[in-house]
Order: sequence, then structure tokens, then C-alpha cells
Amino acid sequence: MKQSDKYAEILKKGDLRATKQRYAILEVLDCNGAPVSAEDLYIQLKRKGIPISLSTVYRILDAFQEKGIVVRSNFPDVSKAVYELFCEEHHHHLLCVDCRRVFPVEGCPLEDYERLIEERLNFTVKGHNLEVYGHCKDCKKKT
Amino acid sequence: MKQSDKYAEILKKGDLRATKQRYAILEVLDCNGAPVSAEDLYIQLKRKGIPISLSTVYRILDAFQEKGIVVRSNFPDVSKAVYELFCEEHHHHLLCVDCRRVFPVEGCPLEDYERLIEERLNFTVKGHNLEVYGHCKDCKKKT
DNA sequence: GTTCCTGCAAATAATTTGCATACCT
DNA sequence: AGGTATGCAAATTATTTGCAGGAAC
Repeated sequence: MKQSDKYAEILKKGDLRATKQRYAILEVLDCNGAPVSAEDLYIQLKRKGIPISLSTVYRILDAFQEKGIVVRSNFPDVSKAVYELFCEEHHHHLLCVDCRRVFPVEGCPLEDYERLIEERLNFTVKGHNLEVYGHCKDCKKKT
Repeated sequence: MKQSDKYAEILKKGDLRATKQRYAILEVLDCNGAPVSAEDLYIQLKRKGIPISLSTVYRILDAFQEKGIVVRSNFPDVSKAVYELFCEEHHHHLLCVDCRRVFPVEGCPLEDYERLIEERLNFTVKGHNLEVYGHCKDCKKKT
């Protein structure tokens, strides 16, 4: 299946019209392994020559998040939201507080914890938001 | 030790002058078990008759965070930051997406995970931010 | 007295909204 | 054609900053 067909399918499933801007956002998110802010996304799109406005970026991300196409989260100490494509293999990120790069980590240690919360506290867990921060390999070297 | 002495000590340790506003913020944070936003804090202070401005609240929270007196975090889907007193017993929160109340949970499941990250990825973990969300006991009943 | 803190108002940053036009189906 | 999406500019919300006066040490 071609990439663009994949995007078309995602949009159809979400009952969203296929537009150039939506395709472009899906493509950029797909290439960026890590979460991106609305503004970064906007800059990347402009750089690629896609005609789009920042408010459209926000509106599309909102729509995507509503349909479960993207996931929004926040890094500690950063006041803007970041977005990434929803991905079957649930995972987390490492944020380097020095270079600010983001590294994905496979897997998630929270399954047991969530089960425990459900049992002990009678709280139905819908999901969680976990960000781990510290110093990456490269930044450690520099010091 | 009196409560106010405790606050005085916290401020002294942080090299911060003892002012009415700082005492009041420590007190409000101490009473709220859960994290609060700057604005909520401001409203609670005003209600108590404390003369303070919103920018002072922000400035104090900033200073406190710098000194490690408070911890700032973000709840998913909420664009404003929340703050709580730093607490020796590291813990997390449950956010009910219905009533928006926040419940503390003792303990943290991430120690092993962090050790694993340090070993496998050569990334020095400084900390993490975890928020779990879902439906609390009471809100489940209502449906 | 000196330095730090606070209040006010204005600035900035992040996000949202109204409305007219343009584009999908 | 009909309804939805987009762009632009203006509105809102969250947070920060400059500066003058006030309080802590």
C-alpha cells in the first residue's frame, strides 16, 4: 500500500475530508518519530512548501486527537503541547534536559501498576502520561 | 515545631526572604493535598484575605520550583501548569476525567524502569512526570 | 541603607474563534 | 450544490517582564 493511501484510509476512518493540509500533517508526524509542537509542525510544513496557517494546524491536530489519530502530551517545564501519531505499540519518551532532544523507549512499565490501582482504589484507568527526563549519552560526554 | 516555623525554615534553606505572600502560598499548598494551578492558588489566597497579585504568585512558584520547594507538572488536556509541595515520599496522582478531582497514590512503579533505561540506553534519569487518568469510584457510580 | 520582593500594567506566548472564501465529495 | 475546511485577523488564556514603590535583613 502506498503511503498516501494509508493516510487516506486514516482520514476516511475518522470521517474527515482528505485535504492537502491533512495529508501533509500526517506525513510530517509520520516522519518525526518524536512528539512535535504545533508550531514546529507549522514551520516544517512551511519549509516543505505546504500552504497552511497555524490555526489550521491547531484545528487539524484537535480533530485528529478527537478521532484518536494523534496523542497530545506535555513535557515538564514546557508550556506548549506536543503531538505524535497514535501508535499501536504503546511507548514512552526520554527528554534530555540539556539538548532537549526526545528519544523513544519501547514498552511501558505501567501495566501492573494500573491493574493495582484498579483493584485497590476502584478507579478505572483510561490511560496515562509519562515523561522521563535526564541527560542523554551525548550530553553526558560533554560535561 | 509550629507550622509557621516550618515554613520559615523552608524559606531560609532556599535563601528566600520571609514574606507574608510566601508563607501564605506555602500554607495553601500544604493544605491542598493535590497539585493546584497558579490561578486557583491566587483565588484561594484572595478568599483568605491575603493581599497578593497573580504575577507574584507566578514569581513565587517559579522561585520555589527553582529551589526544589515545589514541583510543577501538567495534566493531559489541560494547558495550564499545576504545582504542589515537593514531598519526600515520591508519589503520583489519579485524575478523574469526569469530576476532574485528583487523588494521590502512594509509591511509584518506576524505579526498575529507570534503572533499565540507565543501563540499556546510557541515559541518566533525573526524574519523571506521570499522570494516570480515568474514572473515579464516584463517577463510575453515576453512569 | 541596601537589596530583594511585590503590585500594576503592559508585553509575550500559546491557543481558540468568527467570518468570508475555497475546496472536497 | 451542499457542507466542511481553510486563512486571516482578532480574541482569549496562560505566563512573563519592566519599573516604581515597599518591605525584609
